[in-house]
Amino acid sequence: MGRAPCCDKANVKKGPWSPEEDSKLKSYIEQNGTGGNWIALPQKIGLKRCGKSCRLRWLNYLRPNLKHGGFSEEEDNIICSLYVSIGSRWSVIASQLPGRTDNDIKNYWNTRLKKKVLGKQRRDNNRRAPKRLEPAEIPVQNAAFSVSNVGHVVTGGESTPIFSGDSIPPLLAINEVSLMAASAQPAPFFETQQAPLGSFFTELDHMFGCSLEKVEGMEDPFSGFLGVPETLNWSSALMCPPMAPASSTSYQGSMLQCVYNQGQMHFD
DNA sequence: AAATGTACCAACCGCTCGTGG
DNA sequence: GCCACGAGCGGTTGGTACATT
Repeated sequence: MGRAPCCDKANVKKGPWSPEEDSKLKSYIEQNGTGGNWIALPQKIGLKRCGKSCRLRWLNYLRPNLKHGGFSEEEDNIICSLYVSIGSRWSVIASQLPGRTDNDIKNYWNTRLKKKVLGKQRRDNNRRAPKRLEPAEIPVQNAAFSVSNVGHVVTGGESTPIFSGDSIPPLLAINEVSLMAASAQPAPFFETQQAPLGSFFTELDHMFGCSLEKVEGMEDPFSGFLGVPETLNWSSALMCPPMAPASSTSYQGSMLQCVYNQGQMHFD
């Protein structure tokens, strides 16, 4: 059976929009609004387009106050900061950047920022990080803290809010998380894959083959990275060892060397 | 100058979520 | 509570421009 298509695919035009189509759509919406029904809109104005396509065209190209052109350094920083804390929630990120669309940001991230951020990893393929373990494989007894429900970091039994979905600060959670002192409290970290910080740790997983937390007062290995202010201090504590080395093993990440030694991960 | 590779971006696809009947 | 439908979202694709060999 499957899902019913949103429009008659055989009778709708695909591909690039012509100036005439743009003009029809723009003038209609400017005068009448969408009427809350994109699906019916193309027929109303005599366009042989899928309603979804009309919506996308309007949101990403025709609506007023859109920015076109390159991203500023400030925008880079905001995107990177939000990405590491909330992941690929492009619509949320777009809401923090007036004039930019989720599609803009997604494209920009996929084609430029991701490489900028992860590119250094490629320089050192000789000493790749160990394979990332599936949650079920990861021994949790050494976990130092857990990220529990959305918007909170739990350290030892205390829950500290990072942010809620509708009040995301522009440069955010990284600072907050740094305040979360390591706790010796065992915690099942990977219960928390859906937490806002999940993709941040996922990125780190890919880079280092381990998960990290920050502790104040230590040298900042991420200085200048991701637009993180240089005053931030990151560290090293091990969350979930990617494997269980007998005594000491070193991992080469994209920007720094990690040394695992007797249950603790340290950066050189 | 031609061939090939890379970067960029518009648009599409299919899924999930919210809402109204 | 269930179902159908539209809106919204994130992932992916394909075309084009530009860079490199």
